[in-house]
Amino acid sequence: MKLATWNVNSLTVRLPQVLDWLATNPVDVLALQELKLTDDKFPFDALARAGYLAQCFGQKTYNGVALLSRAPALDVVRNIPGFADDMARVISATIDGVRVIGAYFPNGQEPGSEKFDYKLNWLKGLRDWVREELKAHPKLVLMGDYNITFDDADVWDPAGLKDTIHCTDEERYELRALIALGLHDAYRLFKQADKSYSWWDYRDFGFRRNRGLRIDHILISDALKPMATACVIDKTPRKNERPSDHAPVLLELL
DNA sequence: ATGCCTCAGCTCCTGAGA
Repeated sequence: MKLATWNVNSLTVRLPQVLDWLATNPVDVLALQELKLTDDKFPFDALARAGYLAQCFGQKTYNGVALLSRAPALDVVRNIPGFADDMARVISATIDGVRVIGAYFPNGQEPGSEKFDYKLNWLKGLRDWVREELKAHPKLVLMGDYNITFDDADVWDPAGLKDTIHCTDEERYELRALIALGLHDAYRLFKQADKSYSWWDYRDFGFRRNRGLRIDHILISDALKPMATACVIDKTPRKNERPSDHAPVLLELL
């Protein structure tokens, strides 16, 4: 079974690239973030022609997430039960016996800001919910755009970006607290090249200079850990004309 | 350097992203 996550930064703009990518990488599940479109504009037909069913949770202008799958998605849930939120950030479903959660974590903008407080509250809400989900679904994947780096290895300039957004102790504490529920950073289960990132700023030739962050993650539960055989970041789409600023992350399970 | 790109929208500037 192959799963992937990709923040596409507008599905309207990126749909051709998503279809190309799926043709080359026929994963079983693809979680998308930052659709930036409403459900009525979601390209169900084009994806169906490519062999994918889709569950979407759209929103105008910002946010919006979806789960694409070859097999039917069961027990679909939108956002975090028990956490009131007017933004479309989370969609989950059971696919091929695996509970899959696709999420677009809040950006947080700047430490100390209102948006930062919202991010920390959101993270707490997610954690309280995922704790219960894990009890009900031992085989669980939580993947998406986390907007948090684990540590310096995920940051192109750790000294210069110390304590800035995505790199603060508060955010990293919440990420470790998620891990402590019984999850694993699938990417670090395998040998990876140094300076591996999943996002590069559009500005200042960020990608060309590999000035990036690893903020897109796939966390897998204890029960799935022994089944993981590979986890990679695919930088290929970042080389496209008009790319998303994020690259897809792929997980292979036995 | 409160900028640099990119995207959406009550679109020719602004807010947000990260």
